[in-house]
Amino acid sequence: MTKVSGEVRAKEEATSVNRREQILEAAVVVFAEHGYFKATTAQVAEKVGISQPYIFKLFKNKEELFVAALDRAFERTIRTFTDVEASGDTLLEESIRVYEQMMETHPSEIILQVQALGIRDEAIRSSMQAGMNRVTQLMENKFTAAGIANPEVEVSTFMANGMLCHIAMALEMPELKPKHLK
Amino acid sequence: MTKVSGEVRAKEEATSVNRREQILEAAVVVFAEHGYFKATTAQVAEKVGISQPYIFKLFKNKEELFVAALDRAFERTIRTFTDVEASGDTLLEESIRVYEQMMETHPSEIILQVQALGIRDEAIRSSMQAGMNRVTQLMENKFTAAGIANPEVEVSTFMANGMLCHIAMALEMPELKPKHLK
DNA sequence: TTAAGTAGTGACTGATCAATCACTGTGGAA
DNA sequence: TTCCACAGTGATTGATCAGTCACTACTTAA
Repeated sequence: MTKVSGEVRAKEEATSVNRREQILEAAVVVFAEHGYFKATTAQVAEKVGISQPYIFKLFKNKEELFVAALDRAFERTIRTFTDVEASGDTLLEESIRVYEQMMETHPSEIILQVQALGIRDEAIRSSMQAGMNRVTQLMENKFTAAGIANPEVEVSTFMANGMLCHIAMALEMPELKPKHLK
Repeated sequence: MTKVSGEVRAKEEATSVNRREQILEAAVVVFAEHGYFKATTAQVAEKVGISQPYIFKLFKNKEELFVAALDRAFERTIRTFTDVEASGDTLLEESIRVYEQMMETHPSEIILQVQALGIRDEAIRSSMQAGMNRVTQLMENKFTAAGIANPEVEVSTFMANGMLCHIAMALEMPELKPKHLK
């Protein structure tokens, strides 16, 4: 009856911590695909292979589930940029490289961030603000440490192009992607 | 009973064309404030001072209403930039100026565009794609006509900063606004 | 005066879903 | 052997809303 269409991966010990992780992984994908309001907790549950009510044993409500998924996306973003080791004259291009890599390996998490831009919900907006702040701060620290001139301006431009890139992806408009100078 | 809180303006002749306009004006604000899915057609109706069912006499459904509101936002954007007359060395700053002006005078239309970025709905996405394309094309034409070097790159940067600015507004993060070089 | 178009409404419904509740099954520890 | 914590589910519901329907009231033109 139920399609069991896109269920996920192999057996791990069924602790609630694992379940939480599995649910989050599924939630990122489902939310990215359908959007926060159209996505249902039943779709997430089906993807994990559990019942819909069980989600509410591990997350207070749908909003909290989304926020957790969004935080996850930002955590990866932060980790990705943190891991870049490069000197002043390669830091920017290296950062762009790992970012583009992340777009390919984890597109749903990018989409999720774009979704969150438009959602008028206090908890979600707070999480989004925190995420954007963390990324900006991190890059400013890295740019500064690498001795790049005008780090504020450079980071701002980096963020602007990054967001345009996100948008190009969400809208499926590759022609919108930033035209890297040179 | 009903609050009649934010009803709108004075009597015009009650033709359906006027009503359409009034509904769109209200819709832009209501959608911007609550988001596409949380906003209700009843809220839009209340703001106009008509009954909820009447909206469906003038718009096929909620989606069509949103698309019409979004198109309206893009029309103003296009008009705003079209009206800029400036030479090669002032075109960019002048464009930024009118854009910032529009952010102050019509914030809801900016917010609406940000909302639309994340909505997974074919009609809305198409409208969004068309809008972004029109703006990009227009600016490329203007930059080229003004004899600006590397118009593609310049427009891309302009769009990137513009979108970051939109985002800063939607997230209420003024500190995120582009740091204009110089 | 009537007929027809236009502007508009009150009352309702069908569908959807987040969230709750009351429950089952199971593996260990005491 | 019992008891209890943990993992999990089926059934249901309460609220919300887009959209429909059957209707009223006004105006104009023949």
